[in-house]
Amino acid sequence: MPELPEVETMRRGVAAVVGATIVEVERPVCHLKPIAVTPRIDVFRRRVVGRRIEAVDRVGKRVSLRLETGASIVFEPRMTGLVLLAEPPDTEHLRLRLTLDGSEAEQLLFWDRRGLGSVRLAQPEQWSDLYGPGRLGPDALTISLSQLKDRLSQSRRAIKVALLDQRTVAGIGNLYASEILNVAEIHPARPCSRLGQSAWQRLHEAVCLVLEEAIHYEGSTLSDGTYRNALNDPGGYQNHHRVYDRAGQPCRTCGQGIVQRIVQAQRSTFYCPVCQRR
DNA sequence: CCCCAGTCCTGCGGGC
DNA sequence: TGCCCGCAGGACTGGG
Repeated sequence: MPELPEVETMRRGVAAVVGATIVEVERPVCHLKPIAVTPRIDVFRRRVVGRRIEAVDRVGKRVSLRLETGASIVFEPRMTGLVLLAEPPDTEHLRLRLTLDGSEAEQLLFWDRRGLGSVRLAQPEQWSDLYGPGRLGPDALTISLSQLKDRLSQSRRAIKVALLDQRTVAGIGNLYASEILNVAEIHPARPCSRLGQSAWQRLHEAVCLVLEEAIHYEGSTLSDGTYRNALNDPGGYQNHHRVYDRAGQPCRTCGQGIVQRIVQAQRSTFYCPVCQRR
């Protein structure tokens, strides 16, 4: 579930470790199937122990720690992963611990209930293949209207499905795609090629507005309670969702329509039939 | 190019 | 009450 707003909130919380040195890397005892760590943990450890953290960045839906060597530790939370400085929600799903020296935080943890997430030490020469333009489009927070339109307007895919493609624009996932299209008043099944100029403008504005609003509220913690910021506090944006997970309830944009749930590309889409016309 | 189904994985909630 | 099944969906892959 962590999408751009949640990962950006994690990044901000974890930024306190800039300047710290990694003194130990360990996989805590965990009886679940281990998550993917690349390269092998002993190689990983040898390459990062003793190194200083120069920067904490967000790369789409990933958090990256740039080391003094130029390599980066990239945390990919996928559905249920968390990057934490505080105590984790529980210890049985704790997947990786970096012990630190020289920062207020003594450790940085990767916790993941479902274990679909991963941790990778990426070398500079691998960066482009892993996170370059072939894999990730412009970041959703800073993409321009013309970039957004140029990348999508020829496509006959449904706009909701296209927004989920990280090669088109990076950072939008299933939850925020529904929210963005509701604010933009665009039907999620509308083919990209059938959007007019004003729709592109509304879409671009809605991308920025919804994501910034969600960052302001520190992301969405859904009913399963999984998502937490770096200090293990829940987000607040779930209380402001206009349509997501609100099927049968009134649309918060127009107050008239009843939110509908449909399935697109095997994923739930929520929309308002009154303000999002086909 | 695009689409779809399957894969990974765990926990939760609905139905019987 | 307890068990099974379906579902949640991010990234990726293989087949059409």
